[in-house]
Amino acid sequence: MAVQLIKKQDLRRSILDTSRHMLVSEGFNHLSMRKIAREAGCSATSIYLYFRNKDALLHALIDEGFEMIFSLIKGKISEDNRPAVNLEVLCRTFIKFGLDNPEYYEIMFLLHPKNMDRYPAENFRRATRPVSILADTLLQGEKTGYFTIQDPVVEAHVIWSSLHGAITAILANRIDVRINQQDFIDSVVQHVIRGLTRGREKNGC
Amino acid sequence: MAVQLIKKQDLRRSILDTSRHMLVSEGFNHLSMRKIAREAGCSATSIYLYFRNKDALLHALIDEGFEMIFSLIKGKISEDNRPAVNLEVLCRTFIKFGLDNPEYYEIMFLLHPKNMDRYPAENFRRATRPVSILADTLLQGEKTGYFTIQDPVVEAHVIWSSLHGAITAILANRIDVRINQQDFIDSVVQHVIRGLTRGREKNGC
DNA sequence: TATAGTACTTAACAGTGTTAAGTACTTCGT
DNA sequence: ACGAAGTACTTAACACTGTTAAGTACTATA
Repeated sequence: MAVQLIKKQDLRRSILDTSRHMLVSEGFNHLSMRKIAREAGCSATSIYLYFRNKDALLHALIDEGFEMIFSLIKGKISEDNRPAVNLEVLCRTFIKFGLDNPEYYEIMFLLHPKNMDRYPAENFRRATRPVSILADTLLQGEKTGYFTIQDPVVEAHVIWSSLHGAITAILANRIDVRINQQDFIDSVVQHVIRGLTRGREKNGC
Repeated sequence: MAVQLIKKQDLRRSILDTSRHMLVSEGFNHLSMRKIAREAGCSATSIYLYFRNKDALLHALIDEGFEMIFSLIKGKISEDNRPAVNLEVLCRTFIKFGLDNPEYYEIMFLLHPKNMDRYPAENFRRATRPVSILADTLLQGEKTGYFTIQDPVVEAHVIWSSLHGAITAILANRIDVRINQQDFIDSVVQHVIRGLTRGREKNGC
């Protein structure tokens, strides 16, 4: 009985591992239940024993992605840093995550939610942790006088969406070929920071 | 013969009209060749007489979208306006277009190009006109001393991608429910403009 | 009137997600 | 020890998808 349960979870894990591997190596739109099954060594319908449907399997992968980005961020920001430093680290970490993990980024942020099952509420809360950390950072910067902010939550979403736009533009190859990618990224980050520190940097006043 | 040619183009137009209508009313991912054919009154394979494949048909619709947004922009900006006015108009027009035409926006900016046939070079040039106009506006603002810009082309892409991020965030319902949509949009636009006018507005210097 | 070309259709292929039904096998209660 | 129940899986099937090959009327031309 105990052995059975372990074996059961073995197939589940195998399906998840295969899916993750295939997602990264072949891309989201080559991810099919039958292909996963073939690779995982079971029939396509067996997947449904462990995941309600394809979306549920995808949600599990999306979860992994959010766990990745959360631990990346957590490992890089620090209460000891000045808010402006944490802000820049947040921006660059997010961008780097997107560019390093385009397939994860796609399922996490590019899949049209309208076409998918609703992302479970509990997972959703986890998914929004990074933007909460960003809002906290902004609030702290505002309190300590580094930033000029009206509403940290709104501002955090503005910044987050701006970074998202930059990442997708790069991933989709929509940046003019004349533009150096690093220059573009630096410009985006600079733009974000400028928007918060207006009139606060040394300008001879 | 002349009559035939007209009739021929009639079916092509009917397919295109049906596709556009179905795209807007049912969404991109409910757009199938068989459904279009059924609605247009022909067989699915007849579509292939006028469009190389589904992507080519989609490209035609995407083209329409870029024509729409281009004429929207052209109708709203003016050489007589101050660059800052044109900039804000550009931003708000683009955002409004995205929110008013989510299905067009999806096929124009959200479809992963990797999964599609290459967008024809000539069309691509037309598609990039809005961002060129934006770059021109920035350059003009820089020349006349309104903006502080390093590279107008880079800056235009930064702004464009930032707006894109904002639009997709709204369309994908990724904006926190506590945030008022108009507040968010205003914040985004303000953020864009701030990034260009740093140290130039009246600040008591 | 036969030929060539136009404008279309039907049938089929290979793939998709998903469900219903069936099959071994294992464990449990009597 | 034996039938019942439950587990872990599979096969077959449905209703779709984009796309191609082959076939069918019809029409204009030589």
